[in-house]
Amino acid sequence: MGDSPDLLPGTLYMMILRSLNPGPLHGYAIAKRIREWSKGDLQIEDGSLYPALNRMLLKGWLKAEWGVTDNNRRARFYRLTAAGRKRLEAESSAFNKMIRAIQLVMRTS
Amino acid sequence: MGDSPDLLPGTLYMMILRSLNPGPLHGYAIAKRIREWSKGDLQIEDGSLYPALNRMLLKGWLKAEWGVTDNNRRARFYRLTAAGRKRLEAESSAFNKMIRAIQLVMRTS
DNA sequence: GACTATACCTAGTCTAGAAAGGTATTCTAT
DNA sequence: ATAGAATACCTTTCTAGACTAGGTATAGTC
Repeated sequence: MGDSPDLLPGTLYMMILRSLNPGPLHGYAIAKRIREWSKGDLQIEDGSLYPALNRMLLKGWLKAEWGVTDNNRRARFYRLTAAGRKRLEAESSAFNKMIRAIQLVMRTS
Repeated sequence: MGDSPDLLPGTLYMMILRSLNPGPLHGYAIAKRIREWSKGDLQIEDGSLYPALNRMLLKGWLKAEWGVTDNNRRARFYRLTAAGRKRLEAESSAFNKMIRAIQLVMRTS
């Protein structure tokens, strides 16, 4: 606790966008999906998630509407806008490029 | 400019530690080495570098001493401490693990 | 009726990267 | 000689964003 964060800062938007690519989800389900896809290695704190979702709404990457889950619970469903889909492409390619550059640094003798 | 940062936040310490692994360097040379190793893709701003170096000194990962470069210039040379070397190991393995988890998320259908 | 899991939210803290300013020196080219 | 580029360092201020720690509410189960 206190040393390294759970997440690599700057990758949360990208993963949220990715998780919504197949279709709308509510917030709680986004965190769950990312946790599952990462086999439990990535745990999104909800104190990180909801503020991030709100920033993403403001940026126009997502739209939200209230609805009801399979479990008959009230929940807010988020879906990608066209801008969000575009952003996902941009973020993932920038991320891949960045990772390759970092790995060059880390592996160069 | 505004949109994506030059660096993936949280990776600067790791790359500085890595750049010092072969032996001591001064600050300016650290930035240059990282830029070269990444083939120009990673540019460390000196407004990021020097504060980071000072934080790393406080954490005990580095020691510094003033000296003179090949060019006959006064410069501050940094070298890894034992704690710094240990930290480099820890950061890189955590980073690799994190990247693998993120890639799982980004590639899962 | 208690408990767990689900579902949402906010206020406050902290880290660290970036922008924008600054100083000084060495060497080269005109 | 002097102008400029490259080298080398530094600090202050801003900002984004992730985390902590609190909170509310409901559905279903034991």
